[in-house]
Amino acid sequence: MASSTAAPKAFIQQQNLVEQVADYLTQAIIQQHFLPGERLSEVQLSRDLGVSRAPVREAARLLESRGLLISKPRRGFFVRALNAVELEDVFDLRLCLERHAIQRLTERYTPEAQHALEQQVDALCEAAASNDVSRRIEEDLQFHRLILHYAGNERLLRAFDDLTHELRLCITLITKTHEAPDTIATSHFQLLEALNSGSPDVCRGAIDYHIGVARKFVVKGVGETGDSSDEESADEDVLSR
Amino acid sequence: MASSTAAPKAFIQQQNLVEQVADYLTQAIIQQHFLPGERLSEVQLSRDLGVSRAPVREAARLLESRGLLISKPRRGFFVRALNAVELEDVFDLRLCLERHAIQRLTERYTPEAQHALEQQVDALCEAAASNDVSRRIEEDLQFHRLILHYAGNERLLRAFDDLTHELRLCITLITKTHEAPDTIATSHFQLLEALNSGSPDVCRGAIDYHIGVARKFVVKGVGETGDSSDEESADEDVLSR
DNA sequence: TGTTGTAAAACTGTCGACAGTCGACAAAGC
DNA sequence: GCTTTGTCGACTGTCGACAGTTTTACAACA
Repeated sequence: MASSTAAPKAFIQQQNLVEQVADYLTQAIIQQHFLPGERLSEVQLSRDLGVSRAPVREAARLLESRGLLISKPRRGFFVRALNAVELEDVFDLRLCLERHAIQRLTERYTPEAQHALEQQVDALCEAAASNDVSRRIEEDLQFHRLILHYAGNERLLRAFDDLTHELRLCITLITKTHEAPDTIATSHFQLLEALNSGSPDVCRGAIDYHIGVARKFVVKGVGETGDSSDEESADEDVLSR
Repeated sequence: MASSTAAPKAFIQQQNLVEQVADYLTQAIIQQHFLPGERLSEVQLSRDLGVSRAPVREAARLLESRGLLISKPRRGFFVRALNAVELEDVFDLRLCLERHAIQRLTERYTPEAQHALEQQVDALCEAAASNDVSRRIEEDLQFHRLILHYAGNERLLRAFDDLTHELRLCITLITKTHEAPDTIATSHFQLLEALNSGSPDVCRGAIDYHIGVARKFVVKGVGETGDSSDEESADEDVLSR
């Protein structure tokens, strides 16, 4: 869907408007058609999408719960702008979840799981070889999602999915920086090997390293692009600095 | 709600129907005025509460994102019914989050945090001595929330808060079972001692034990009351079963 | 008596409209 | 010139209504 910012008119025709609007907004935010901190006008959106304001509002609330939007009473919805601290927090939580997941996975590592993960690494390598950055990101996330999935805790997976939305938000901020395909490959093969070893300690070390690299990569990227929260200060950041 | 984050709360918060409806629904669900699996009629609710359907729908979506309600297209919203497996998952995720939090807390344990936690244990003991079960639960949750809070990761805290909603859902299911006040006290003092020791390993052991006890307690309770998920349908979970 | 088809009822998804509120801008006061 | 106050426009919060769908009630039939 190469909808430019121009006129997405008649974009939406089927039912389930809320979800479609949510998808549209998600894509638009990730692809930076809406910039961080920008305000979304309900009226404008509903006009552009050809729907009424009700589904737009409900979709916006959905995205708010996913951390993509922030609502200010009587002011409307704003695209969330992650600052450096929040970014660190996201990666810290990701580490928390994935550590736990891979720990559980060692206890129930089936051939099926192994096969699925290996296949996913293949898909990831293929995507990395191509130039489709967003596809690479998705395959990468999907690999990690599989780890969470086979960890056998639905709620844990949901927490990861919730986090993933924010992860996309900051990952795509720095799509310019590009990892080498072979780096990506080896990086994930190491995780597979760790799982095959069956050792929880090895797995933990591997995931710590893996996420640590990703974190540095993204944090550095954001530092370069310099989001620098334009918003005035005094948000609800507790006792920071 | 305890202050904790010390937000400069607005003086007048009369408006915002959505939040009020959400609070009402949350309380009603927790107090089992609506039973698990029961369907909520938007029209009926809006009539009862004297508001239109729009804020009711938005509030319901909010609760859906919190895991208290489940929406089925063209069918409406239903009160979530946790089965035994989901309950185990909730406690497993809780363990995951609190382990990580207490680990972080050992690295930044300030006198302020210590003081706050000690005060909260006092409040908890006081609540336990009284007969107000729901207050005891809230003080207990608040103690754990403080651990997450002082762990210094806002996103981690949010994940915990999200989980807490579901936690309340199942905890209040078994309010009949009643822990002895002294048990509660010692159980939490142990956590304080572990934190004072400064040893991550000791803390981890303490939190593992603590949550393990709570888990057994609740799971046993649910087993007794026997929620017995009536629903049994194929969801769209990825390639699981 | 049990089953099936049909029609009414109830409900959700969506829409357009109205009223109160917020921010911007201009005019008035120091 | 800078601050304060009043007005205007735009927007959100909320409402009642309509259309399509699902559920339920009921009657006809085997």
